Amino acid sequence: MFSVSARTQYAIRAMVHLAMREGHTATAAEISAAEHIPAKYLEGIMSRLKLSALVDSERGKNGGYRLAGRPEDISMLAVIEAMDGSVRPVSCLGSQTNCSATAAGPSCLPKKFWGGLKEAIDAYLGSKTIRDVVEG
Amino acid sequence: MFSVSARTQYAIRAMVHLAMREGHTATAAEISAAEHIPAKYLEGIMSRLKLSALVDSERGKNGGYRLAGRPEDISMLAVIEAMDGSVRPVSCLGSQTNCSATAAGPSCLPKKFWGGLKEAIDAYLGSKTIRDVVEG
DNA sequence: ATATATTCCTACTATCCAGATAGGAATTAC
DNA sequence: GTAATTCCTATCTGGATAGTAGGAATATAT
Ligand code: FES
Ligand code: FES
Repeated sequence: MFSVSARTQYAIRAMVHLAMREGHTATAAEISAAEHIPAKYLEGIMSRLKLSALVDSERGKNGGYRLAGRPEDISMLAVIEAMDGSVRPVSCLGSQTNCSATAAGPSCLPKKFWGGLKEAIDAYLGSKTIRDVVEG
Repeated sequence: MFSVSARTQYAIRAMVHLAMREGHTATAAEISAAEHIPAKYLEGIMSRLKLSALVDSERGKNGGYRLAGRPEDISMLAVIEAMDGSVRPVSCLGSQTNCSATAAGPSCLPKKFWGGLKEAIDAYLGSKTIRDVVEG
């Protein structure tokens, strides 16, 4: 239950790898080899991280990736959201529609419960940074 | 991200329905109609709830289901675990093996981070009961 | 006894999506 | 101009989730 996608785990390992480079670029191929992540799959991951402005990239020879900020300024929530979107236990949270099979309308009982879960998860993930993970 | 299975949502609605019956039995067919849950699918759900001792059942004519305890004594964590097992963001938690693609061995950096997430989720889900959901 | 209502059990199907792969286009350093 | 690299688009595949089908076991009412 609540298992995390391989993509997210890969992304975190990649970010940790970049953090330990302290500003120096690392190529996708290098990260792939060091962290045992399928090379072509990792390319897509790095692309998403770039899109969310969590990493900077340089193309061409001697190119590569580096963190877009200090490790202590990049929250784990940001990394995870870059992969799989925001935390949303049920689809009705953050949108006007109700969960498909629920006829309950605006007074659906479990809705607050799920909202509380989202807040608890966001609070934890938002409080942790890449640096916290690197330091163990 | 972290979306909950339809099965779990169904199970919670079924438990809430039973809670509002205050000890009187309700048949699966009744719950199915009231909560808009596919009848045959709900049977399997009730079976799991029974297996985890969250509901009692009576077979035959005039049979049905009732809560196995007071609503305030049944945690949401128990209901959710009955459906989809325990909260385990990464597969290495609670078992000796490492996550498939991770070569890191015992010193895997993200492991503590995921453990903390599990604790945060368990703490929230464990603190809420069926009664809390019924009362909104 | 028999009919009826119910839980309980096993198996099957369909659909969706995460994970992964393939091939190449654009860009930059030397 | 060549090699190294990011970037883009398309496609395949296995396994999980959601749902269906059919009936066996069990209890009640009449
Ligand atoms: S409508 Fe989303 S939980 Fe009820
Ligand atoms: S081995 Fe499970 S998170 Fe690293």
